[in-house]
Amino acid sequence: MARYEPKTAEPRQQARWAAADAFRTPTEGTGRPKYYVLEMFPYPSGNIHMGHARNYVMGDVVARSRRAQGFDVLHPMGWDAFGLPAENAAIERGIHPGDWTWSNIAAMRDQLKLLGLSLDWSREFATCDPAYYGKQQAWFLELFRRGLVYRKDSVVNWDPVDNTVLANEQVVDGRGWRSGAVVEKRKLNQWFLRITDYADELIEGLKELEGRWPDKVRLMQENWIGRSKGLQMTWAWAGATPAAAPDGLEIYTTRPDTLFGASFMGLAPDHPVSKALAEASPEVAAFVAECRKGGASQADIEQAEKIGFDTGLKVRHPFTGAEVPVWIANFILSEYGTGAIFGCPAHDQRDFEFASKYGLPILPVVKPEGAGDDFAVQDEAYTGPGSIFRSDFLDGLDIEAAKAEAIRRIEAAGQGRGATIYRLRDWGVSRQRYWGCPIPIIHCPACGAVPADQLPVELPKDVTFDVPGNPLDRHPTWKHVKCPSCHGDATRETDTLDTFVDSSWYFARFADPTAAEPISQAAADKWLPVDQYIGGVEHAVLHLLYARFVSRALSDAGLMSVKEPFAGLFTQGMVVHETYFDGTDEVGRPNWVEPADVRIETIDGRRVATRLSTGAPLSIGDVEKMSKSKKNVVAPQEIVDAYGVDAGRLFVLSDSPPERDVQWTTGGVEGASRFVQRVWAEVDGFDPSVPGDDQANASLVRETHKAVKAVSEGIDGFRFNSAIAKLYAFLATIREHAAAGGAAKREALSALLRLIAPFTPHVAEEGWTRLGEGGMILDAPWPAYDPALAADDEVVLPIQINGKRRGEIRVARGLEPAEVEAIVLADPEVRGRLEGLTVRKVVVVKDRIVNLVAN
RNA sequence: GCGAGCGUGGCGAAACUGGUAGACGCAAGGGACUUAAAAUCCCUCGACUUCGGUCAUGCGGGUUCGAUCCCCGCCGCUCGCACCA
Repeated sequence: MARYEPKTAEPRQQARWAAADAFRTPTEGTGRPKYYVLEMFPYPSGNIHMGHARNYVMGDVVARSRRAQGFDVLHPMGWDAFGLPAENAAIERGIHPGDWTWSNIAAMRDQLKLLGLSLDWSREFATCDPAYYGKQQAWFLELFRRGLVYRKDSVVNWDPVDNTVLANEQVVDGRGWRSGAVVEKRKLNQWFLRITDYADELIEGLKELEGRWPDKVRLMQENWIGRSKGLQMTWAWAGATPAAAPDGLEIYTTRPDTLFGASFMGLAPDHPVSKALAEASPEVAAFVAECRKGGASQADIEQAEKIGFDTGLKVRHPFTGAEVPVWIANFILSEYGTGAIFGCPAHDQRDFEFASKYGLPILPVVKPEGAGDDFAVQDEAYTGPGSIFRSDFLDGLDIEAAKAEAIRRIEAAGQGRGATIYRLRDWGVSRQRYWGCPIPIIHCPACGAVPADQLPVELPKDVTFDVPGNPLDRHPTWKHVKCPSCHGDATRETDTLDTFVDSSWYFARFADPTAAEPISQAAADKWLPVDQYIGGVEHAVLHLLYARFVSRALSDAGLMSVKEPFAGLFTQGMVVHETYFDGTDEVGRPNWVEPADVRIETIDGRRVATRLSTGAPLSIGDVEKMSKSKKNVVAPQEIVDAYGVDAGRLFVLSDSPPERDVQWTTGGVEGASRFVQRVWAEVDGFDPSVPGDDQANASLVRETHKAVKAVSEGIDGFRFNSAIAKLYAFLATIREHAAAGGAAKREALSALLRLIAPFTPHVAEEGWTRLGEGGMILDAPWPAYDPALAADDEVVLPIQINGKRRGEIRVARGLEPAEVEAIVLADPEVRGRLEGLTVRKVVVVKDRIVNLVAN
């Protein structure tokens, strides 16, 4: 009997699939239902790591099992190819970002192909290809015409050394991540997409996704959008009226029920009134400057003490007519609401701290149930439920009723209105970068911002990175064009689009990557939405929210017709690995050692690591996400060489539930490899001429149906680890049925191969051929099971006495509780156990358990 | 601080709706085969035990005939948001 050789078998099967063009998406008139499975496409960094591999293998399991179940499957792959690393490579190594990117794509494509994924490579594209980004420019302009794209000044993180804008993630402790320069806040004219127009829809749409998206992701999006309902109102000035707010002071609150508890007004330091006061008064200016100090990092904000400055201004309370002082306070955000609040210290913790510090009145107006009219807040604000008191016409109402009544009164008086506001800001898409999609706008001194008339607006290739800043901006000719409208001299926009724009619609382009229009209506109608989307939870908000927004915006623009692009979402866990290090360097950083150079032994029950190359003893570090810096990376190629890709595919899914991280271990992948070998050995050793024993055959048939049921349910429910455990157990069962043979055994092996095919497609194909089945297992239908055969005729019921297991009894499945009770009570062993006791109650759960309560 | 999730053997984990806790894998120990090793196969593997059992799913309570699962209160870890009025 020959050992299974993945090294020869895997390339052989991959060549067969390629020769048959087996993964090309079926197109016209097959009459089968469609299924679109997509994994978040990769950034072409140059290498596929096991984390990528796990992600794509999950998708492949879904794609292959759906295909077998009779779906037409779309399973494409592409490249999220614009972005900063390419420019950094250009700066560091003098390579053009495009050359760097395309060579990485070529390398990664080769690595991906090792994995034996059922991908339709004919649909592959990269976002840095003008054929793709030109279409993106087309829909961008359509949104521009529809008013969903606009320009405004906005404050950005500016790196004065690299002369560029940095994303928030690129600012570390207030310094640029590359230059180390202290980041400045600078106002720049930037392009924005009006995502806030869709805030409500984006929240409402989340409801439809219940059950098919993780609750966690839906909640994160909801919190990110941050809708709150409240009252926006204007307080009239009492006395002096500042020129910056002649009509009064506009504030926003979600607690209009506590208006009678107002004891001060708070302005953000950036509020127009604060700014005007600062210009007039050095004292105010000094205070505002103080507020801005240290405000950069989040830890600072958390620690910052509340400080305030009494402006001397006063406003008049809308209900009581009392004068309320106006303060500038550091804890008020200028970007949220109107940048001004009314302070109710009794019922807001921040206001409470502020009022306590500055001796402002603390006036309780909500009392908890049971409290009297002398209710007072002591150490902290009271934010719980209760009824309103000391509030005139609101007295006795609960909080919600009081909110409604207060809003009604303010609206009736023409002093404000109920308002819904959002935490979500419009999406700033301008990047002062070369390696991105050019924003297809031409600036004309006469006509303003005009859509480019020739698409695609291509990136010029002749650029240099020897000086900091945006190469597009200093290119000698590229930006100088004629205005498409008046034909006068004009200049191109030199900003490029945020790469999140590129990934916000690629799934729709896959429906027909060659379409003349950005999205082929016919193809998109057929394939969208994506039935199963799979990717890391790190994209829970940004990418997944942007894609939902763009789908809506493009639908409203008539460019596609699916508003909710991802019907199902699965967020998978990472591949992590133990770390090893050989002492530390002079500043105490570990000297990391690659796993390939490490041998692990168990000595006296302890795991001991030794460095293979030097024989030096090593320290074992934490289990962490695979990363180059910690050197705990395992390349797919190593696994393919050592165990074959099937073993690797199986292991990354077998050891943990897919949503959780999986720890890569050599022992684990060896176990998976052993399973692959056993599968082959069992199939290879099958002799169809041996009929087998009737009883064993009948039992094996039942076991086969049980296994088909369990594995099918495991795959459909995304419980791949459990499905694989059942497969291991099923193989063991087949081996235990050594007396079985003939059709029963053939059926068992056939089912086994078809069930493992999504996970380990190569050995499945090899086995399929060895079994003598015709064609490819790829085209074989998913095994069906008979529910009657998937359950045993008899069940073993545990017998509990007072909740403790005291025996068991074998009865026919489906036997009625009354009959079970009679059998149990007549059982001699049970009677012995019950000696001297009186049975008070008998609980029988059909086919499950018997519990006797006795004393 | 707010929100969410998770705590089960030496380790990764099962137990899908309250019904035999620990499937499956790894590690470990023992054995068979072998001149030997590798590979393979078989057995053992939560703790304690007077071998009848008893105790065990982070800790303390509760509901229930019965709780890993439901409820209340703690402790710990992970993730997200973070002065959002």
